[in-house]
Amino acid sequence: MSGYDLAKHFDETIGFFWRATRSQIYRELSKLKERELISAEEIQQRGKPNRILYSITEAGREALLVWSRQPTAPDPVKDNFLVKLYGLEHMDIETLREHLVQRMEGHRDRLAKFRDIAESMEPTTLGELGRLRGLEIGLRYEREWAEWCEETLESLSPKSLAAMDGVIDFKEKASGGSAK
Amino acid sequence: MSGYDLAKHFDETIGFFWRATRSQIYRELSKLKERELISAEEIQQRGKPNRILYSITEAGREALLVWSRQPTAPDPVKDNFLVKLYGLEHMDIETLREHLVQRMEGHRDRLAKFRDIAESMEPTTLGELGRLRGLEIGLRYEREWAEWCEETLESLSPKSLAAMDGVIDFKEKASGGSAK
DNA sequence: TGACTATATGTGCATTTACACATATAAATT
DNA sequence: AATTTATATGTGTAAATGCACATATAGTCA
Repeated sequence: MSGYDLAKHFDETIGFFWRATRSQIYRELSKLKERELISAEEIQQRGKPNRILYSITEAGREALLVWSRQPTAPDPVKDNFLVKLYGLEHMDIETLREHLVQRMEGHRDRLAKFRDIAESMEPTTLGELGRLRGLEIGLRYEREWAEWCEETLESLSPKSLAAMDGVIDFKEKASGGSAK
Repeated sequence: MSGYDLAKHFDETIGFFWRATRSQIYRELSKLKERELISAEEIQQRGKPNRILYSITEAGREALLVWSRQPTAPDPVKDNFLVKLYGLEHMDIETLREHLVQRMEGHRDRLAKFRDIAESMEPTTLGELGRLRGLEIGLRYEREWAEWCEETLESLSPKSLAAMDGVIDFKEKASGGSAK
């Protein structure tokens, strides 16, 4: 593929678990070329810059295999939203509830999308099997987040919070009202 | 807290969803101080460098509240392991199975740990409620990954793979044996 | 007609983050 | 007695990553 094609491919498929911008992809391709893990073929075009088609080399294939034998630590989760929860007493609860609703909807949308794709898959090769397994963890991820958002919204509902000690809801805080 | 304390705190508690090294924390503290979102107090010590105790300022508290009103996009997942699955036909399946077992064990350990902590919590304040909700998503995350590893191991078992078209298992590949 | 989108490459710059190193001492462990 | 761990601060440097910009043309849509 060309760098341009790769960028599109990232957005459409593996974007669920790996992102890359165009600038990054072009730079990576240069580096891989230099290390001779990929080869390049320039294709003449008019009106636009020439396409540069990259292919994996024998050395590249070998490097892939070697890499696959290296253990991979799970990337640490990094989530702003959880940081907000950690300091919940200093946050604007009202707004957080709105964000939770939006997030829940996003997760539900992606969940539905993943379910559709997964159901249409009938793997017959190793590659297809792997991609289905990848989709499956994405599906689980979205499902759990969506459910968690729902539960958390319930926990942060005015009704639930009313039962909690020393809680001053946002509206009272902002208006300077006399809260117990 | 001091930078040193913060680093320990990160490792012990919020490390589940946010990591930071010491060098990073010290640099961030300098920046926050410059923006007057935190204040510093130096405490004399002998034998070791003086401790620098940081406290949040009124401006810092305000900044937190403003930040909590900003929407936060879920950080994109980035996982080497899923990349390996995506290109499963080019990987060393044998090794991948071993890694899956190790990963499954890691997730199960953390799941048990999170369950213990969650069960001992009885939130009575907003802050505690938020931290319990954070733990809850961590718990779901570990549970799903552990289950997924188990399922995936089953999918990649020699028995399952035998039913698949055009699959040459690693041992045959490495020994150059005549596999159809 | 004018603006936007798609095609296709890339550079420049800033931020985030990690790893290694520098410094100094006391206590705990082997 | 020697080594490691804990305490406590930081710098230097590199890699990964994202955003904005530069360049050039053809087609699409309002």
